[in-house]
Amino acid sequence: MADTDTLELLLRKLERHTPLPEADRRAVLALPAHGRSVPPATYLVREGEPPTSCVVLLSGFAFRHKIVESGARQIVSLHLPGDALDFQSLYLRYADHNAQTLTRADLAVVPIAAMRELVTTRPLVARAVLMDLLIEASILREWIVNIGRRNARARLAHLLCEFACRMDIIGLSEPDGYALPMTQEQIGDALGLTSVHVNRSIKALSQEGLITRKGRLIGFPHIKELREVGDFSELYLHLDEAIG
Amino acid sequence: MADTDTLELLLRKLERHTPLPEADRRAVLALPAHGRSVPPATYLVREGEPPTSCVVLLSGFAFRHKIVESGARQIVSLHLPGDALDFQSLYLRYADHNAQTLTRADLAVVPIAAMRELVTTRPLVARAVLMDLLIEASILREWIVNIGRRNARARLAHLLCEFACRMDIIGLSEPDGYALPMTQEQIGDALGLTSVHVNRSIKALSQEGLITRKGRLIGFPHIKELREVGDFSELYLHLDEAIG
DNA sequence: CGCCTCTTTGAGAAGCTTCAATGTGAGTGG
DNA sequence: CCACTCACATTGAAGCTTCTCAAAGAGGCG
Repeated sequence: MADTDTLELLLRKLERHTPLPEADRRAVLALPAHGRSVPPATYLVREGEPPTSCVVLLSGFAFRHKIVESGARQIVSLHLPGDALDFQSLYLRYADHNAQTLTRADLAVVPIAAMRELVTTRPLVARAVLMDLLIEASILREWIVNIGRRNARARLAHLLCEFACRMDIIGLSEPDGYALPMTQEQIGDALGLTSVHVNRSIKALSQEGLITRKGRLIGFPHIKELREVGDFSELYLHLDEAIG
Repeated sequence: MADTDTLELLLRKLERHTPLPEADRRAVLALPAHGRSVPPATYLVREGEPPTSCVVLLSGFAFRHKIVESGARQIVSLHLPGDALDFQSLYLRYADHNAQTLTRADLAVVPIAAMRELVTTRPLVARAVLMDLLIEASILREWIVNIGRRNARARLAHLLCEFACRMDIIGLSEPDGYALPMTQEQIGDALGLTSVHVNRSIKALSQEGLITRKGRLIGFPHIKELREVGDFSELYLHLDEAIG
């Protein structure tokens, strides 16, 4: 994996909402990143530790999570290729959560100092980072709503719809669905449910004909109905919001 | 309420983690804000509408929430005096949630354009805003964990501890506790519970001697035990993190 | 004093969890 | 190439937390 073109993906993400001037684009691409390939379940951030670098997911999937006193785990966010995992740690002294890969992944690792410098000297890049954070916060809010006020069936449908949308944005969705890179236990940890109940909820959706399954490949024959079941509206993803 | 000194509180918040140079401080205080006093339950932001201004809470309490299809409400965050409610809307075209006052409140209303200008031209202010957003995101993550993986008793204890900490930071906590500015229904909406079950959980904590109550005044005779019950650690609030 | 909102309590039902066991498929070494 | 293994998925039964519905008590404000 070449070190330079790895950052193309980061640039694409930052420019999702407004293009950057040429000088800023060059500055982003000139970040001193190095590539790294890691296996599934690799820790990228550990709760309580000082952050050392900004990680950008080039391929593969990742998630953030926290462990409660009882030992239970709650997944608090999912990350797709192109996501920058650690704007979080740009200005905070200690990580407040863990981050781990879900699958094998290729990473671009940028030293924090370089990222700070970039953000400090280039207001438009700072703005793009800020927008990214605002959208991430919006997704966190929707997850609170999902877990707090929807039943298992709706939660699951909502998660599937969100993932479909996000895969679509980055061009990773197949015409008929996608491969969800999570075990049922991980899905449960993301939804505040047990894996057993996730299994039953999947079965229910499947029997209703709302989803189809071949291994981890999930199809959506009636996406409209599924969105209704999940009370899903993609407004919170702020997909097409170029700013004035 | 004088228009100029209203912004002192915002400045104090921005400077919580690192002091700003004199020029930046003056720029913040020179924001074209106007004061406004509103009654409880006043809407400050409505989901789906374009944001019009940045609101800073000078006194009183507020919350953000979303309504699901069934009509249930989920509160996704609480806000105390000094909180800026609308960095969220700085760069997003549509609000993805509602914001409403909990109590009577005094607000400083800053036009979005002025706030954008400030953030664009002053990197250190931008950094302070970014830090504020990072901490808010951290709180959102902890709420997901709280709702997803703790039982009613622990959730309630956690909320009470968080509120205690945050009141403390801004100097609003009495030696023996505080007045929680929420009805039991609102507490339920914040915790993903029903008001009935909140009532029973409060009663339980009270009978165990972990909290005392006089109306809405809540006391904490055994704060250490309460923190254990709520699995509470204030790390996620990033209280004392000056940055290098 | 009376009204209105908020709190409190009870009883039954529902949803989700827990525990435990069995089924399944992909990868591995003999 | 097959048996073995290991992680993951699936199923059943029982129990517990939380919800729902409903009604009665309490407190503050005009």
